[in-house]
Amino acid sequence: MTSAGQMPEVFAQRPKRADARRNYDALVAAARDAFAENGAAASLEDVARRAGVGIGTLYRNFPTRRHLFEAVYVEEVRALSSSAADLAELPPWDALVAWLHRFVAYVATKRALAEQLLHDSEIFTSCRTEIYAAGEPLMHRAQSAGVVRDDIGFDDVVRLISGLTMAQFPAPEQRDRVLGVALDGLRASAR
Amino acid sequence: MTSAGQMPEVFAQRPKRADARRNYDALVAAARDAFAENGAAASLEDVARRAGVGIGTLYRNFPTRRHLFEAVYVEEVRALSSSAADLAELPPWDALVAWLHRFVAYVATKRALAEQLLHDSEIFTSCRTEIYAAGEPLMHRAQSAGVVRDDIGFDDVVRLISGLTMAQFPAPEQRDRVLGVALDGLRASAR
DNA sequence: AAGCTAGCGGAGGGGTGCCTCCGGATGCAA
DNA sequence: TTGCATCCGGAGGCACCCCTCCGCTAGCTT
Repeated sequence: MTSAGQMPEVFAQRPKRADARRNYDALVAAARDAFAENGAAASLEDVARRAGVGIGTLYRNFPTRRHLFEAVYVEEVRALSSSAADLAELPPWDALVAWLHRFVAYVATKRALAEQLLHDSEIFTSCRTEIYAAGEPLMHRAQSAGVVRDDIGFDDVVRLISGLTMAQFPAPEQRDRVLGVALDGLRASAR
Repeated sequence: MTSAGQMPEVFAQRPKRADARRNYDALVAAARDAFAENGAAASLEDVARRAGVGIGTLYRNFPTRRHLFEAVYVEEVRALSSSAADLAELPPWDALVAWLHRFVAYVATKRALAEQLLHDSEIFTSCRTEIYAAGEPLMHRAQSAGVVRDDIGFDDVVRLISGLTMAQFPAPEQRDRVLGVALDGLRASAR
């Protein structure tokens, strides 16, 4: 749903003047890095510094730390959900697995972010909707094809898989192996 | 292994005078609560306040925030690992499952804590050893009995399961259902 | 080209938490 | 009971971060 259209207008809008837009984008990018590096408590002054922008500019665009969170988060979600489109022609099981792999890669960096938004955020809710809209059809297709057990919902899958991303894996191969075990649990043939 | 013996002496030792020991224990308890409530960034002054103790006392016992982390963490680990003993007479699969359930309950509260200790901590390493010593035999027993697939290690299981605990579950039943799916992935019958 | 206005930067006041330091209190041994 | 070594508490200096405010800069329009 909603290709690249509009998100709910709850959060800061991208400004119109060229320089302002440049700064806005630089801030979001800097914030993404800073949060990934130092967690959600990263200093906003540091974010402004990374973006090569005055602290005042940061606060004009994002009056609140949360506004920044949301801007970063929304951008990530959009990238993920729009990536479900090009999986349509794969076989059901493979499509689901491929998307879940992307999902894992996506959530891995967003730990701290999600933690902050979990509570009482409209943005978070609507992003979850967007992700579900992208992934749930893949899951249902796989269930209809009889390759995924149907005593569970997409919600269960999201939690099972997203948990994986929280753990720190020393080597990506191990992450994939563990993901494989989890996926075996999903298969209709299991049990 | 090691009933209630000694941990490596890396961290603060319990003091000897009666009042001092009282304060030490109050501080660890207060820290556990504060960290659970406000995350790992909880104010140390707040911890001291909860413990009914001066800030100076806190710093005398735990020169560093990390020392406090470790003290809390070690206590939790010890409780978990010693709980593996009374599962010995259950059938292999049931014993493993039961212990993993405890494991989930245990890690659930320790998110923020573990995050801090993940990097370069000797304590963390030795705690991991202790947990493995408790859980790995259960796993091997189940593998020998042919009820758990043997193309994976205990390490994989820990990560699969501990990931689950990071996600926030609205209802405990869902957590159990998802845990069930993960466990199905472990079964030798799967695939 | 010129003017208007959106946008910029960063100084600075306020607040909070970290940690040290030392005079006073108190458990414990004799 | 007495004396001393241990331990206590919290004031205070320091560092860092938050956020506002306003004089200046520079896009955009005509």
